[in-house]
Amino acid sequence: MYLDFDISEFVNNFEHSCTKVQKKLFSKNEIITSYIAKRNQFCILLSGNADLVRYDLNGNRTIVEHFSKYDVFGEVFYNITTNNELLVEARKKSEVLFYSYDDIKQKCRSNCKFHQILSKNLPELILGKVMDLNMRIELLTKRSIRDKLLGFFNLISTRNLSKSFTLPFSLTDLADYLSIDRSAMMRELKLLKEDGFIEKVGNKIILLYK
Amino acid sequence: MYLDFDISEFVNNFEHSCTKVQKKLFSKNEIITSYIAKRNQFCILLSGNADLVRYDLNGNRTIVEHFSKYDVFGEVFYNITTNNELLVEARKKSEVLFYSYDDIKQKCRSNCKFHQILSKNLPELILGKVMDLNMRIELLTKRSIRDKLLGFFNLISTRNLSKSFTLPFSLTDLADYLSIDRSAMMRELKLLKEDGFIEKVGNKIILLYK
DNA sequence: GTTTTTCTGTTGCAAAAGCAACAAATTATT
DNA sequence: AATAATTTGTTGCTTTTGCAACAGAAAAAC
Repeated sequence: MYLDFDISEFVNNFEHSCTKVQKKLFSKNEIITSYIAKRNQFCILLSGNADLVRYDLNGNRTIVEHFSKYDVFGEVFYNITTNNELLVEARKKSEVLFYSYDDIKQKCRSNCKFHQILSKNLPELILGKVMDLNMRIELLTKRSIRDKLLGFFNLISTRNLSKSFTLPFSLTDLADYLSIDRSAMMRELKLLKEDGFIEKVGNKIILLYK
Repeated sequence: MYLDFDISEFVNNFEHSCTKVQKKLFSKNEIITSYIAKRNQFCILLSGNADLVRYDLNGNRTIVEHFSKYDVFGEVFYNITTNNELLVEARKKSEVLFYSYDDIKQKCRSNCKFHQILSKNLPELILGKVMDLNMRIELLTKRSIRDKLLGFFNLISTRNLSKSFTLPFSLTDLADYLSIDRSAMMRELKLLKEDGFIEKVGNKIILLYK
């Protein structure tokens, strides 16, 4: 299933139609927001890339989610019980639209076009997120580093309609995204090459199977 | 944040107001549904318990999600690209409401009360699901069996407002839910006892920290 | 264009997790 | 109530993963 709602068109036409909506620009490595309980912030990434990141007590960094153009994020999606801080960090220069989920629910007191349309298409938008998260869970529940890597490669390959692709982020980040040790991952990548599953030149991968 | 929509009240008052909605009863271990691309089924569990389960090629079983009363599930939430079959299995005698997501979007051609109300509250409902999934990802990204167990115990403990609780499913299922080997998990539970983190009598756990 | 920082690639060793197999306990089934 | 099936609990051994440390390559900053 794909989404009917064309978020790019929506944003271009209506981002200025409500004064409550804020647009901000972030440079690389800037913190876009940190998740705070009960604030109900709802964000759309307009350009660039960003990661939702968690640091645990052992110094491990986990990329909880990776956002590209028109992905939505914010604390509305989180039941923040955890003690760990959740940060959204810009990976490169990024533009972000900020607004409050409560305004969408109430269709904004001024009843502006922006919140009206968003409100109408909210289910589709959130449903898209659910599907992303389910995909992520599918990856994380794989039992070995090899299966996680192959699962991730399949995903990218399907999305790009090609068996050959450049990784959407660095290998260091990939390890943090799959929640595994980087050096163990590098070792497994080498084995995948030796076993003839993939070719790899730097961050470019070619799938050799099926 | 909590959800405004009281799904139990809704179901009790309106489940009969649309002929397109089907209610079915399942006995323990019966397969409630299997996820099939493009069918857009949307289900509510009215009573009992059920698991969304995936079996991989190595014979590993993964409990992708665990459903209790009033949880929603169905293939609407899935972008089914994977070759692995996804099954929803009843854990005990369970009642399930079936309908199509398309009927909710179109508010059902007969414009019945059921689909009207559901349509209105859909964002809240799906948002609840997003939060569940994010919680699940938080667990799965923990790096060790110990952290996964403690994370899970915290969750149950917070939900039940008590440091002492009975596990919501068997230890065998818990391992499949955390995506870890059962015997390795049992070993870690023993160590958690020895290290004074928990007390454990059968499937009852008491948290001893904080 | 040089320096600094980050990222990639590699390895030996240690620790954690998985596998297999089995007995005892518990729960279902007849 | 007896039997069958499943779950719990345990352990020795193997494999996988993580950790630490470092050199070279690449990218970013100055």
